[in-house]
Amino acid sequence: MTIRDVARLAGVSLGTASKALNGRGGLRPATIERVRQAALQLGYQPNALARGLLAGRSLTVGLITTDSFGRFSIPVMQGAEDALGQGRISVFLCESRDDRIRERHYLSTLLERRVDGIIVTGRRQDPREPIGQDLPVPVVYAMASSTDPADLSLVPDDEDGGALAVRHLLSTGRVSIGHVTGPQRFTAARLRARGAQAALAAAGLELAGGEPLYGEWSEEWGRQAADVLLRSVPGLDAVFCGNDQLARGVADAVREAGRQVPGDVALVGFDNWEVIAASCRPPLTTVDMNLQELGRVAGQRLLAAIEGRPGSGQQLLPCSLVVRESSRPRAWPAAAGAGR
Amino acid sequence: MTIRDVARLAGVSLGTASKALNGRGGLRPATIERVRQAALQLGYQPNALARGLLAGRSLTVGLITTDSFGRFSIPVMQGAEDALGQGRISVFLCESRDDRIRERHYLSTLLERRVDGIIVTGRRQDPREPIGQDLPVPVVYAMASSTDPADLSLVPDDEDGGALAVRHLLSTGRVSIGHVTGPQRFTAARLRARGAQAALAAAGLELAGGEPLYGEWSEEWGRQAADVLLRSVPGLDAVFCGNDQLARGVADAVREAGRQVPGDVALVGFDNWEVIAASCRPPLTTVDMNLQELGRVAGQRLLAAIEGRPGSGQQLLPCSLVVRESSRPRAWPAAAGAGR
DNA sequence: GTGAAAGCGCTAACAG
DNA sequence: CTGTTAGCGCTTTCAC
Repeated sequence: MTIRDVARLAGVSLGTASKALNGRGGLRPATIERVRQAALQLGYQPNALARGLLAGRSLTVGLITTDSFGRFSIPVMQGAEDALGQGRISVFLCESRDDRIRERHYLSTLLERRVDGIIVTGRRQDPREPIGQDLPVPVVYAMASSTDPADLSLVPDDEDGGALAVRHLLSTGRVSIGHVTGPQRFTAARLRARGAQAALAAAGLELAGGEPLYGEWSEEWGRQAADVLLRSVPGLDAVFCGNDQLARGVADAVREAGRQVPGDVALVGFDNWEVIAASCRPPLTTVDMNLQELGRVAGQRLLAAIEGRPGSGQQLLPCSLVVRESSRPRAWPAAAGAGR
Repeated sequence: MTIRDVARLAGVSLGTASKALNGRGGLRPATIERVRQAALQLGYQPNALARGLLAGRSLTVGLITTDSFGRFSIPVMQGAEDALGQGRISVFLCESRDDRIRERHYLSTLLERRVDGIIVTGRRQDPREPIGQDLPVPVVYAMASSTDPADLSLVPDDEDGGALAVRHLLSTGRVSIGHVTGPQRFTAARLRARGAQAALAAAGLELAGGEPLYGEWSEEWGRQAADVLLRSVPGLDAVFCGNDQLARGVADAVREAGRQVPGDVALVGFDNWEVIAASCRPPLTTVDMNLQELGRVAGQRLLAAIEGRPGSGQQLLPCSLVVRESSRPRAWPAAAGAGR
């Protein structure tokens, strides 16, 4: 099933068939229609390999990810597809399992397949070694960043996300706000904390307890840290958490300590991981990194680079706040059916 | 950068270079080495498009999924890659967002790209319309199944999974076992329930409460259903849940009702969704669908089909049990540090 | 307006 | 042993 068969059936030459199907060259409408019909009748599908070979473009990109759960890379990929799919570009997904050998293998496979570009994505945004040197195709790092400043890296603006969370809590009248987060070695943890502290400072306040409580990204640590805060900060009326799991842990511990969320203590998480945030009691207000939008931008930037307009440096993309029950202002009437 | 350049640098003809790099035809070792060196020096990478065009095989497969979270499709893809990657096959990932239009679009794009085969995967295993008729390449449904019995569908053996869970509970001495699960319209929910009931019947028992409690796949329903069970079944000593979120809900409700898990009530979930099961209090015993293995089998079956040995019908793959705290036999000493 | 021919990069068949 | 040639399916000049 090639264009030759279509041409034969339509009674035209191979070249004419090509022109008819691609709308090039001035053909008689009748001819075009005849070829179209023939193609339809045969169920003709152009061979993208042959096309790519000739064009030197495969209309294909590679997505290399180290995020084995897909928690971050899937939304990024969806966004990228939105941007790329318009141009009918397909995506090779390569999950490197945090293994440099495997990653290199994927890279060379992608290059052999003549992808037009590569998006590198991950689970954390801490700068990582560039995926390769002097590659023949452009690379964009999304929800990951390269140590090479000549590379283009797109990451969420964690610092602003932290500020967003705290400003929201302040706006609902909270004044004694603690911060529970993950390991300090994570850039994201430090940035979120810094943003939170900056927002507090702007209001003439400090973090309840003085310092962020760095620990693990787990519910367990959320519970422990909540106990610490409740014990050491008598007037505690809010906690901003470095991710949603922590926030769930905090919510449970607060409730089990006999205090109300959000009545006594308001809560804001980070990530907007639906399955966690929505089933938290009460449903969790949280910062959304807009990963899909980030992916979309990555796709656009990659397209631009492919077309000869490369970018570079680290670019921050805005986070946004998703407000749910856990940060309802105290003044509000209790909503029916919230919690148990 | 083509094989022509390599040949020129090595001072041989194009054909010779090809043979040297592919180890075909009896060439003098010295020649082979010379060509190898030249290729290395130039950083030559064969053009997979040209190869595929000639060979009629692209060494590429498509993975069409309706699982937007990647919860099920990512493990399946990892497994498939294991099976396919050995043959250096790459995977186009297409996320159809449950949209038939989009799916059809992806299908035709994949066919244009001359993929050698397609894996269809999803979020649920209820039979779905075949992805297309008389496709030129083999298709395998994995964690999804086709209504056409001529198609090959691979799904977890949910019924056996349910039985596994209940037999485990029975083996730890539980005798009054309730079942909380998702909507009855889900095949998976019905099968898991049936397996559980069969295992109970084999022991001369019945489900506590008589019937499975069908509802939603949410923690909220888990909590509600637990309350119902606790109230209506005085001697309740175990609950098998249709997924891990339900089990978490049940765990919370049981604890909040003043009973111990697993001391008073043992719990088994389904899915082994780490983020849920591991942060449950206590950590959750659960049925694992071995999705990665399922993906591996899908990859193997697809390879077989590509090589002319197609399969058909629905094949069930075994589930396994991951034992954690929530089903610890009552006789055991309490483990230190478990729960709060 | 349409057809014929060249060539994208590669492999395989056939000469030498 | 190595070189030459044809052709995978397609688009794109350039003739007619």
